[in-house]
Amino acid sequence: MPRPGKNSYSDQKPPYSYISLTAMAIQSSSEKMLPLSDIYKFIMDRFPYYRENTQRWQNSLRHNLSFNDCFIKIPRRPDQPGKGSFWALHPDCGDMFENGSFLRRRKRFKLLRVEHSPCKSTPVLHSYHSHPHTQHSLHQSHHHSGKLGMGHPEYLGTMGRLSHFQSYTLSGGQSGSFKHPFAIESLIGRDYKGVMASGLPIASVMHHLGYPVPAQLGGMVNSVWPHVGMLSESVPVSSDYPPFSVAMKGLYHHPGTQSMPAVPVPIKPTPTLGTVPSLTGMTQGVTQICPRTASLMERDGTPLTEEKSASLHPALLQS
DNA sequence: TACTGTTTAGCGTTCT
DNA sequence: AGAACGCTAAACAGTA
Repeated sequence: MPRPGKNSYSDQKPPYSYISLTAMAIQSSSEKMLPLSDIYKFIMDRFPYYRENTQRWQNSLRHNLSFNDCFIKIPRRPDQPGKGSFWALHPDCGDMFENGSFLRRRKRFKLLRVEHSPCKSTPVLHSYHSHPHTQHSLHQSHHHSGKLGMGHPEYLGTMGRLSHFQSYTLSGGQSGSFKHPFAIESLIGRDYKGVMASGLPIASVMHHLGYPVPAQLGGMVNSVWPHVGMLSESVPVSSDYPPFSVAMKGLYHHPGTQSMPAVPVPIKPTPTLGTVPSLTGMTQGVTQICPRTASLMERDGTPLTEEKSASLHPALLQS
């Protein structure tokens, strides 16, 4: 192992999984979503290692995007020409790297799904006309099992039978009464007034998708998430890895509630990273879209009406 | 045609 | 030991 130092990692494989890297890229964007090509670009810009063998790692990355439920696909609007969709992080995947390792997740983020059909489709961020409060996760229990898309009749059918506004649940023994720390009711319950589940700058996404953004929402987002956009700033931390300044963890972290090392600790022995404090909580507090609001966003670009806006959770709109 | 997205498969590593 | 996770390869379909 080369001695950690200036540029010593420049062409070494970064100690981050593709999921981490993708999450970084998405997080780095002001809109919290990126097309595939921009994810590639982000990774190649910051990690010279990935400027080679592009076919190999890009294939892997695409596989990860499709396979992992923590990534959701956001279709382009008709007036947004371009290839492919936007990719964002799932509303409830902010806790994947709880142990601080960005090489291996503490637990895999999985949606709960009914397993019947081998077909799979990535959850797409648009309404499928289910009850707006019933967007839900269905269990999926096997690594390579089939999945049902949100648009699948069985998926919807199951959703329809679910109780009113249950939070997303994580599989792996945490379903049931488990409340994800970034679930909206958890946040509201802890007096995170105005903070969305995991904090996606929803006004930003809504704006991006071409929906009118309620002034209260925009203002709330700006005031609650002053760090939004920080990622694009270049804060010199290490010459080995570029910084990703997301201060989200700090917003949620309370002493004694979670243990998160100040510096990410790769499970696999890797050279000392030096100090990469800005990585702390990068994927922990990944900013997400509120499922409730996601369901309001129609695939066909139907404007978000005032009624729809008003039906957003009151906690999100109160000034 | 190149890119994007999905799926399957196999293997290695790490965790429980 | 088995499960879970991560990486890679590859085939294939859809699309700009």
